[in-house]
Amino acid sequence: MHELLEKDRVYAAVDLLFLTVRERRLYLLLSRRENEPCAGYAALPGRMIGLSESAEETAAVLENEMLPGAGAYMEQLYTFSDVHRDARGRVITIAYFALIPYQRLERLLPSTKMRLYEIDTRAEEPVLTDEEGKRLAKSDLAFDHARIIQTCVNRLKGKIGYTDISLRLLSDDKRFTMVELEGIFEAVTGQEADKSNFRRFIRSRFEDSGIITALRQTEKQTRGRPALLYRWNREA
Amino acid sequence: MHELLEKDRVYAAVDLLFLTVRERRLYLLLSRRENEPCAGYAALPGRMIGLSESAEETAAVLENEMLPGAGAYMEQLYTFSDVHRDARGRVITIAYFALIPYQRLERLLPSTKMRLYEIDTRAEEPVLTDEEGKRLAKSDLAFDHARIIQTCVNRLKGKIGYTDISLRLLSDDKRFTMVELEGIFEAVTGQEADKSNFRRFIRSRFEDSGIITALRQTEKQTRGRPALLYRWNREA
DNA sequence: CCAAAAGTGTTGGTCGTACACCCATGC
DNA sequence: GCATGGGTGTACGACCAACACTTTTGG
Repeated sequence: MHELLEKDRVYAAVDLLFLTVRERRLYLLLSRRENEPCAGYAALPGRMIGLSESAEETAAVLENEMLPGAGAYMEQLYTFSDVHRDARGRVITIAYFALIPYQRLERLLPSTKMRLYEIDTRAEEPVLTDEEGKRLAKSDLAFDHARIIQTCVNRLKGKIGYTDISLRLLSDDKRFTMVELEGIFEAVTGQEADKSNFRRFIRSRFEDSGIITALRQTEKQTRGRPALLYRWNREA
Repeated sequence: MHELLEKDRVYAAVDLLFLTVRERRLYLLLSRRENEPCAGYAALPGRMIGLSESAEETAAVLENEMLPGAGAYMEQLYTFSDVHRDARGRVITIAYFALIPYQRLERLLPSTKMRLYEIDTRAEEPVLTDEEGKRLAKSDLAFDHARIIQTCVNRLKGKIGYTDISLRLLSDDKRFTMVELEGIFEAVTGQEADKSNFRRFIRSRFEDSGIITALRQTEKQTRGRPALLYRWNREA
């Protein structure tokens, strides 16, 4: 089976970048394409836009299809429209990124065909590595997905400093520690931050405006000193 | 005459926001729609994406159709896909903004049907005014174009501080004065800057990195002290 | 009591803001 | 010579990076 596209018209699709952070590393979900074109290549999940749904709605449908119950935070990334980006025909794609806490994603992983790929964000161009530690070349990616991923990482690097996207990746729904949040920044920006400066930065951005609140509780009895907990007062 | 769209497919179009700055004010080019739907409403120029052109190419074709020789700097803004945004059928639009120096636009104005509308960027929501000083209500705009314009102004406000889009609006191709550039910032941000601080800001952004160079020349014999000229060393 | 992890404090430099001041020209 | 518009200088506070330090736990 193989989707047949008419040759004389333009199609519109949505591609999704499911992103998560685990232990100071950024991960992306890709599946192996089973059909031509690009059979065997790693690819972002995609879906044609239906007649009676907006691109945002298509993205939600696609999320539900690929990772039901993910409840990810989504944002439009960019629209890619190169004439020859899809060998099946003329397909324009509106890419969205979907941020999902790893804690939540973990439970959904067994029931999806997609696999986690680590994104090394330190270099100019992001480097993808599969679960066996094997590097994924750009030519192993279907269509123009390498370019889409690069655009996405750049966007995240740019926006993490002045938006709340970092909070959307926090594991627990309400409580978190500064070290966790720092790990998310580190994963996205690809460089480690100074503890003290990081806390000051977060406080001035989020605590002063009431977005997060310091709690009087500590948790996570591991080895060292227990970490203070913060609460994210999410509105939306 | 009236374009007929099939009911069972999704179309993709490009809408363009031609923007310019004249005397510390931001202006947008709109035309009056002659056909249904939204006949008589003010609208952004738009065009369906052809089979063998990318959205960027469609934008270039549209530019050439509406303002031949404009040579504007273009950038993708956002993609709008609400199901009912166009009464003719299902049309998704990829919006681009096109920045054009007023000096160049002036010569092209007589041969276009589009009209200049001032955008007051001081309020939360931009306020449009036509050449007679009459305010354009949001309901006077076709389709979802009010929303598109608002998105564009917000984007420009955000990007003017850390990109070179301000330079793309400078009148002469090579030389400019600080006062001119300051006027562009004022038009876009909607608030006036301190002269001294503005110069420092521009120097640290553009002069230190070699993007602009201070010349030893002065020009513009008007009334007061003649202004120093700078040169924009554009690469692309 | 030592290592490990979390959290705090200090300091020097840079940057943004507000404001006052000086310069070159036309009339 | 004075109004006009262009350009400069300074001073203060806020903020940022780097680094050293203290606190609280487990073993």
